[in-house]
Amino acid sequence: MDKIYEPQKTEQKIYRLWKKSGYFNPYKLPNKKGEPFCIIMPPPNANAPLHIGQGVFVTLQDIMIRYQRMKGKKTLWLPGTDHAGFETQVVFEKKLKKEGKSGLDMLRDEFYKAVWEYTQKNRKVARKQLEQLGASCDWSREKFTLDKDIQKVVYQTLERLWKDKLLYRGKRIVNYCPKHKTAFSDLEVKYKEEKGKLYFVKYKCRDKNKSIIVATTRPETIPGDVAIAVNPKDKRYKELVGESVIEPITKREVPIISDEAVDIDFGTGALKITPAHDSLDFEIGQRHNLEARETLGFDGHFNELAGPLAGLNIVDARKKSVDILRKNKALVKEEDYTHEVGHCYKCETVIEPILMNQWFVAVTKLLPETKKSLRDLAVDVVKNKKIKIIPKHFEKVFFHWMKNIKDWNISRQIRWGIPIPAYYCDDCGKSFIKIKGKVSNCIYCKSRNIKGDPDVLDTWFSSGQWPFATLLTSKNKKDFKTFYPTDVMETGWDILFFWVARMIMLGIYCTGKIPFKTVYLHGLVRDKDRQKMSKSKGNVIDPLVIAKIYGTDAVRMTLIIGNTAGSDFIISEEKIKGYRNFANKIWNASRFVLMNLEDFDGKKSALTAQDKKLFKNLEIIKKKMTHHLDNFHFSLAGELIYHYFWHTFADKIIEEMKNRIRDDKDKKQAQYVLYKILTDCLKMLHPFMPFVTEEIWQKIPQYKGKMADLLIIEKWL
RNA sequence: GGGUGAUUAGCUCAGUGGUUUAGAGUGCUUCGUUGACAUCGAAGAGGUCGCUGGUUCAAUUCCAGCAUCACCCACCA
Repeated sequence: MDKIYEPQKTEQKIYRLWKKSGYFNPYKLPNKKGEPFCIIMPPPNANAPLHIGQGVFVTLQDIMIRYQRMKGKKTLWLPGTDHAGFETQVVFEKKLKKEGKSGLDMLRDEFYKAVWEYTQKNRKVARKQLEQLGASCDWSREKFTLDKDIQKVVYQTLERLWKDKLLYRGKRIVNYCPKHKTAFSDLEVKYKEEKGKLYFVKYKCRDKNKSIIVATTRPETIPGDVAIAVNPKDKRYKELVGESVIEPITKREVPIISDEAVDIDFGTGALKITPAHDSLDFEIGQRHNLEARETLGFDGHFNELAGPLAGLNIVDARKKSVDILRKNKALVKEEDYTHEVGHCYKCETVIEPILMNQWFVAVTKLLPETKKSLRDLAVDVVKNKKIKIIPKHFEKVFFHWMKNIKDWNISRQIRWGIPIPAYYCDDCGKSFIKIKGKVSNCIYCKSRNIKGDPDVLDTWFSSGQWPFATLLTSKNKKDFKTFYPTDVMETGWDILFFWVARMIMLGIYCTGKIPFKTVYLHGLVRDKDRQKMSKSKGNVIDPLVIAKIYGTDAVRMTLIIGNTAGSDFIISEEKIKGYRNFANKIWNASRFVLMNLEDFDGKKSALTAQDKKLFKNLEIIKKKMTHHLDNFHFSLAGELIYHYFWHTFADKIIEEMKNRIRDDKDKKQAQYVLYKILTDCLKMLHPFMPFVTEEIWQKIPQYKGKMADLLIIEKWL
């Protein structure tokens, strides 16, 4: 054995050894009667290499899988990658731009094909990275969210939602990014504080003596006004309700109405109603049967309905509208005003609430048979503990979000993703979902004047079905029955709503069962300035680069110790060095033991009272380790074994045994003690540091079939 | 506006269902090159566990309030 542990020499070799053994496949494990244990890997996006933060999920899940495998369970860790619709399209467009090209110059099919190839390349990279990190997942079951069979499952769900009337196409106010020219769900909007102005605008009544003053931050939407609303309890305006006023930019007459939703205390207590450009206004408009004047086009420019603002973009239109109001003496005053404005989470462009035809999942609508909504289904299972969220306080966050949830917009005006198998009819204006067979007539009016829907699905709609879609489409027909519901869903807290909540809703809806029993939310790795790692910020650390220098085992320990569920943490190169030293310590302590085991027969010999004490203590450590791992305390478990191995086994026990091993009388005893404690330590360390432990395991003399050929399947303690 | 979390050694963080000297890594100080390891060993310095109250025989830990920071959610135009 070398004097210093060199991970570069062993890691690839060891991974190949594992792969060759077939033990990543649950049905190839020696224990045929083991209980199933399954984790579906959160599929990394197939648009970029993994970063160090993703090393956290790989390590945590691998620890759980390796631990359960050693406990004799039939363990399946199912890997996959996500096509990541919008995200990937953005990344790919950026790449094209660098090459001086643009996706707009490409035909739809051509573009799709190019992105397809791009993602396939990235999938290979991700796979290699996962292997390098030691992920003991079953590659024979690897999946991609765009696999034909997965898409089929997604379409079945869509059809089912359609039949249950939980899916509808409707013209609603949606979050629209004028730059990316697509709508988003509520989650993709990021609110940021922005300084603006609150404009007080006077609307004159027919009868020139009377007027009403309205406060608005968006004077450019005045041509879209169809009413002025006041609260029915507001005494100031009692007389005015029912009157009409002249809107001061395009000079149309609009009524003054009353509606409960208006806040008496804000501004002047009078609200201009622009149903096509604000969600509250849209609601009020619906209640009062008002027209929605769509003055803003999807290109982010105003149209002819906006009168003098026609042709302008939002910023220019705002300036011009203020000018016009000033000229007309309709602008009473301006106030500085800070408020939260929605931005596109990708490009920071201000999100426009705009009226569009989109596909929605009615998450709060009750199903006729159960009288429960998708939301109810999800809330119930968390409430009655069928699904446990770790850390617990995220359950509160979950409930809070679920309470405020609204219909989920699942259509995107992008090109990369799963197409929505829908048609809309030009004659009757209705839409319908149809996944099988040719469609040549409208199902409502029989018109032949129908078009396919050009939109694609929100990527979370397909990944929301991942746990059952992957198992249902597995090559092995038994998989779904055996492994569903899965055991643990391990992911970052940042996608609790995006992903976990949707998996719970869709999982129960589609299969009648929960998709997983435990949700473990890990903390996110941040850089020294506590920023989230992202490619655009340029602060990503490549786990492979760092693993090449210090070894994968060291990187894994760094990512686990000090990382508790739900709270973020910072890593440093110093920390990695510390665990590299630990790997070397394991190596050298083992080297010492092995050097002194040459004439050892593996047999237990009579123990001294002191030895018994050592073993008693070891038993306590083992119990604690098992307890920590069973309770998802990975950091504590890692720290415990680290400390025991280094400061008890290496520093104390080995030092004591050095004397006894030189004394022929005591030699056998000492050998036994060292051998036994070392092998138990290797087992306990293996889920955390699989490479160095397996490498050493391969060098330990085998005593009559008592031990497994590979540590990966050695019995846990 | 609503909510959640954090505040513990110079730094990065654990931990405590309430009870002797509160932990780790890293950093720092002193000593040590006897064949497992200098990616090492031995010894050591370093914390009124954010503030103020309450419950208690006993609180860093439970409760309330406050302060600061971070994050999430939200249709006050």
